[in-house]
Amino acid sequence: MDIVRPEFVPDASLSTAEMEALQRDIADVAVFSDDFTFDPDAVALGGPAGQQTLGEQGDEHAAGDRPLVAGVDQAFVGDRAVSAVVVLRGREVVERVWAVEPAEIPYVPGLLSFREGGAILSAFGALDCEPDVVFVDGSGRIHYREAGLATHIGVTLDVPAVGVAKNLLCGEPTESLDRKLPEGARVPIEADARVETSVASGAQRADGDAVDATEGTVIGYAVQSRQYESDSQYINPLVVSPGHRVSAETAADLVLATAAGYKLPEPTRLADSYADSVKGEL
DNA sequence: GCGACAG
DNA sequence: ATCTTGTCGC
Repeated sequence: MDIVRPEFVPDASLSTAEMEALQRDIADVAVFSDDFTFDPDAVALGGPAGQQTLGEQGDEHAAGDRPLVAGVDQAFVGDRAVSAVVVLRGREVVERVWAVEPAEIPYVPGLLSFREGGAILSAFGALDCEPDVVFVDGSGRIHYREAGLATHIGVTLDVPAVGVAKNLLCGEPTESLDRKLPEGARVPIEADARVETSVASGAQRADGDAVDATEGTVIGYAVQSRQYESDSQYINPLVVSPGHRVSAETAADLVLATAAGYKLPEPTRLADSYADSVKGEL
């Protein structure tokens, strides 16, 4: 698939200030509400893997109109990033591609896309199909400048994108996450003082300066995609946020719809293992 | 100086 | 993310 906004392609040679400025520009054009044509209810995986019969891939939907969901994840080999993309239609793998690019800068919280973005865009460049939505490992709107990895990738490719992270970068859950939440549960994550709201979506003062995040805005959800039966142990929730052209609610819906008995949604889980196997062959 | 922060 | 054995509990 093609890059739609080349001016946003991450450039690791920029200064920190320039990277942050680029992220603010990205946040200004990012869309954190539903803006897509596929049917989100048609994303749900069908029954148990391998138990589908022809003409019965999921309920009520012909194979042709089922949305394509892509997952992307990275593995590292020394200072090189391997990015792998896996595209699913229901449970069926439609396409897989990978790419390797040098990781030019170290990991810096808040600037992840400048480390991993190049490899991710190279991988998507090798992809023949056009996914309806992509799951990116990391944050989207849950970010200091509302422009996490999922937002950066989504806006640059202009594709609906969802951020799926294992840990919270910033923002405040409306209730404690240190307790056992039931499978399927979701807890809102609200913007706190660490989140700058973009001028486009936030308030502005009389002097024209952007005002800090409308604190309390729901910028994502902690999503319990899987949970143990027993009460002695529990699984931590995922942290899901809009990347681009998807609302926080729909982002959470999509992740739950593609969970298949594991903590990570299938597209992400398969991309993760694919990246690992590619890494092993290098 | 201290705290805190995806992958 | 990555380095890594065993180990506790499904």
